[in-house]
Amino acid sequence: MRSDVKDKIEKTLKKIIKDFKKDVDFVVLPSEKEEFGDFYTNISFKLADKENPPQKLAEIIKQKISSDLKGIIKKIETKNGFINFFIDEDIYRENILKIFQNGKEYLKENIGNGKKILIEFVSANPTGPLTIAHGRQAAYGESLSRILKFSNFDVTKEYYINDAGRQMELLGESLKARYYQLKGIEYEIPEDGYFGDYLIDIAKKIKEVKDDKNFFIEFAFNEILQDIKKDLKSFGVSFDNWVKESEFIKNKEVENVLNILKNKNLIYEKEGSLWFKTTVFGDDKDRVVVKKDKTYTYLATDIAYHKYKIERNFEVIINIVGPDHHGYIPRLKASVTSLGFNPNNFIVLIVQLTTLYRGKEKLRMSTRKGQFITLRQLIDEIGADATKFFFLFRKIDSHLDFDIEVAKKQSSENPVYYLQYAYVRLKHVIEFAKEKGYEFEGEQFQIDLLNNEEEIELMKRIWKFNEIINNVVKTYGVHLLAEYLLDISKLFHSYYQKYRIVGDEKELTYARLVLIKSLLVVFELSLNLLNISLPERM
RNA sequence: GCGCCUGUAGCUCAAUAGGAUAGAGCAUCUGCCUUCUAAGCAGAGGGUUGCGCGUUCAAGUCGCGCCAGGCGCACCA
Repeated sequence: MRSDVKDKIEKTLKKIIKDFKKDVDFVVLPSEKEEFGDFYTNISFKLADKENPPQKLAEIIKQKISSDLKGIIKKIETKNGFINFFIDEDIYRENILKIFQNGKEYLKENIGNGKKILIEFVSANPTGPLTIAHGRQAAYGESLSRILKFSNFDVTKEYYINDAGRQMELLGESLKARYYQLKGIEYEIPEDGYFGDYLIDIAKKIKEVKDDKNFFIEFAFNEILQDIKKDLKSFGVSFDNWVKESEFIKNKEVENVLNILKNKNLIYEKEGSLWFKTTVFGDDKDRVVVKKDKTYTYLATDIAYHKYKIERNFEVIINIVGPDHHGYIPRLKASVTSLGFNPNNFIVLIVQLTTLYRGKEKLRMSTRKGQFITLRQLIDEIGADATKFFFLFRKIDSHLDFDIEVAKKQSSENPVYYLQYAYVRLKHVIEFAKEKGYEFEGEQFQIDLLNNEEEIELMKRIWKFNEIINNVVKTYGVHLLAEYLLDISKLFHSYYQKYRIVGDEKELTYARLVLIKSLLVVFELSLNLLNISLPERM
């Protein structure tokens, strides 16, 4: 496996670094260019001083290590002070043979060691349909969860429902207004209420108004939540838990946690309200938890929610949020820290906004005013896979521009189809081979017949898979996997065009089929991790 | 005013802990279907990485200062 080889190089270098009586940090990284081999290290730069320039040290180090890495490294070269390692190609061949034999299990690496992680994401308020911003968070959160799970983290996906407070009342009032308006009775939507047309559709579903002051709230809430769940489902996103804010009020957990903080001297009264001393933990100012009217702020219930997260013994708590919640992070950090959780294991990932365009027109979004393109509309217009891929192959920090016109027009040129097409071709080649009588049972494969430039390049890329997954886990950069797959697709399409896989030479055909089959494993797995579907044909 | 994010090819974006000559796709131009799917392939052009200083053997990447855009800065959620 790739990471094993890298480890070996690192260990060997660490061993010889002792001879230099200097403790320095160095890296072993994949080379960017063919001529620099598969890995390079900058160790000689780190060890260099006036008497010993990097070029000289590189030579010395090279002499010291070459015998240690026999069987793995074909040759070592020094250039400009760097040391470049060229992997023995048999390593690649062995790798694809293992994948061919064991499938995706062979690609699994135990990075997480069963560590319990909670990932809370989307958590859109049940006051309207999911927007494109939620879509990006949903696509990202789902894929990240899948990758972490594959790497042996014990992942729990959670959605927090804000079903308490003033926003819900406004929602109820807005629905009530729409209901009476439909009856021809004049009734105004509150000024800061919800003006979206979706409430008209929901109002139409009301057959009978029950005599309950919460009737409209509950009706709207249930309808909207149901829609949210439906949209997520058609987007391939699922959750293990749905946690309701209102529960923490009902079961007195908010009261309870505020008492705990009171006992820690972190709560005080001022101007008729209760304040949480978040400044103790680095926030700009203290925050209100109980308002003058004696109701809780959002923060109060959120502290209770995070206590609930901590109680379930998660080692790492990840919150995926939009940039509008950025100012809120110090408060949350203060909350978990005050409850005894290590703030370094509390990770807030901010997914930047997507700006929608229709041609040149920039679309401004506002849930309350009812002006927005919903995730549903986007899925209907562009397709779930294409929409997801648009989100996934950019890193979350980028503020991305999404032109609906372009996405629609180019739907068949969207990169996602390029990947899927490669997958379909791979599958088809294997089917075709079977029709021609190529069965895999009991064969001895001469995989050293895989020796042209393209084949070695493809095998190298397959060998790189683990490194990509490692990087995704380390940086939470799901886009790295999407890019990897795009890259490998390109190589495959090119290879497919240039060489005949199922040909007349039996041994060569078998060797190539091993390559194709291992590629298929990588594709199936990667597309699954990205939550993109595997078409049968295109 | 303060905080976070962003600024890279005409457009949309990459570039692992700072590494060697900054890469893809789209768009543009030129070629390729009698053989495993042309939603494909081969080739070409396209750059002062917003600007300036600094740190370093080495800066798109780190630090400081500007400029531009996005999002926040509630007893809303």
